Parts: sequence; structure tokens; C-alpha cells
Amino acid sequence: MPELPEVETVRRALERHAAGLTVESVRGHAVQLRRPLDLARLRRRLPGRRLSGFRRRGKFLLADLDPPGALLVHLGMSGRLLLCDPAAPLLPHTHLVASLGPALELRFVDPRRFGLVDWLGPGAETRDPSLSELGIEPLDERAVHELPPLLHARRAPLKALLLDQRLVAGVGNIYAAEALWRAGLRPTRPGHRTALPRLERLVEEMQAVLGEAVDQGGTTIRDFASPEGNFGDFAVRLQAYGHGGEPCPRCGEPFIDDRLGGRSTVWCRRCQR
DNA sequence: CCAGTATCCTGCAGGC
DNA sequence: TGCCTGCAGGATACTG
Repeated sequence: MPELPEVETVRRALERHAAGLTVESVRGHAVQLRRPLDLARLRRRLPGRRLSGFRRRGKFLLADLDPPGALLVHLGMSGRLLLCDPAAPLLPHTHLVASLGPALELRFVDPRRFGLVDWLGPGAETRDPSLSELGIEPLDERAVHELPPLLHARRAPLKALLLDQRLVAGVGNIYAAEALWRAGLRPTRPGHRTALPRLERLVEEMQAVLGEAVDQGGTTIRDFASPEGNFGDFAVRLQAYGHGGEPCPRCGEPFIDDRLGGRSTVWCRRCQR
């Protein structure tokens, strides 16, 4: 479900409503997520710690705690973090609930269980395999200079490269499709067969579409919502993703909807080359 | 090392 | 109506 703009939307909501609060208690079930949810450890570590701030790295969310430590969260395909009144009914597949005082709970809900919630002790962040292998932050200035040559050095299709979190961390299936359409590049085009100026354009378009989506609070396709329950407003601005078979807004040619690397891939045969 | 595929899991839409 | 199949915004363990 969530790519960089959706995770950033979640981060900002938590910063607004949960920063400064202290975790009083934790409950849930030790289910198998992408990593096993170690409820016993979370119950040992979290209570009494204050949420000092929230950071994002790629599609990962980091809740900084004081005394030091951090909670690592990934939303996978269907994960949600919700800020709720404690009296509100639990949604199905609520795996973890942290009480933040008498009037507020932070809940992690994830039907498909591709997400994760994990404790990171002081210093564990640099050693965590998921975090340490992440590539460039796509909205960072560095991406403009460093990403084009990295893409140019690889033979894989551009779309697969944009989705590779070790190269650039935060782009998923929606925004990869949008960036490639905006840049006029075929998703199947091999990186090393793409001229550097075109790769620079791709990075610019990637930054533009991610930035606009962040400004709109992300994209809600089926069920994304911020922790306050707001839906993202960017879906109406998607011009390629989800528009297979419809005419390309730029040239009128019907969009192709095929599969690349097991993911649905919408693109325009006429203006993406 | 690199590229491509299979796999984890539930919910839902569409075809019959 | 009900059953079946395939697909969904992701990451990663495999294979060759």
C-alpha cells in the first residue's frame, strides 16, 4: 500500500499528535509479520519511554524514544498506524496497541502481515539489515547527482531499478509508473541503454511526483488513511497508474497494462520510449 | 554480483 | 447465490 508519500503523511501526523507522549502500556498478539512481532520484548521496552520524534527512511518509519531506543515500523502492503480513542472498536487484524495516556492509543493494523514492528536498541539502527542496505533518499539533493549514473550502470529494466530499495529508497509501483510516464521512458528500457540526460530527467520527474503526492497527503487507492483517518488526495492526479486501457493524456494512445517483474505496469507505447 | 521468479498473507472483484 | 481464480500500493530468499 504505502510508498514514500504515504509513509511521510503518516510520519507528519504522528509528529503532530503523538510526539512528546509517553507509552504507558502495550498489548497485542505475537503474530508472524515480515519479522515475528516480539510482543514480550515490546512490552518490556516501550512502557515508560517517551516518543521524542518520528523519522522516515525510505518506506520505513522510525519512532525515536527517550530513554534512547527506537521503534521500527514498515507498513508493507496493507499496514496502517492509527491514532484512536481507546473506546473505539478494534479493527480486525489489529496486532499491536500502545496506550499513550487515558485518551489516546496508537494501533498497528495489518491484514496481509507484510509489515513489521520491531524494537531497535541504541545503536541497532546502523546494524539493522533492512535499514543499512537502503539506497539514496529520493527527495534528497544527492539523488539528482548520484542516481543517474547508478541507473546507467545496470542492465535491468528502469522500472525494476526504481523499485529496488537498495538503489533508491521509497519508490513503489504507483510512483515508478508515474515517473516513467512523465519522463517519457519505457518501463522495460534497460538502464545502461538509456542516455544520462534522460536518466536525469527521470530523477527530476520522480522527485516532482513524489513531492506533489506528499503535498496532497499521499494516494488512497483502496484503504490508505493517515493516523487521523484522512484519505490521501493524490489519486485523482495519477495519470498512468490505474489507467490501463484508457487514452494517454499526452498523446491519446490507449495505455498498455502488462506485467513486469510480477507487478502490473501501465505505460504508453507511443510516448514512452 | 546481477537479473528474474517464487513466496509470504488476507480481502476483494470478476467470471462462471 | 457460491465457488474459484487472480490480483493488490512490498521485501526478500531463492535460482540460474
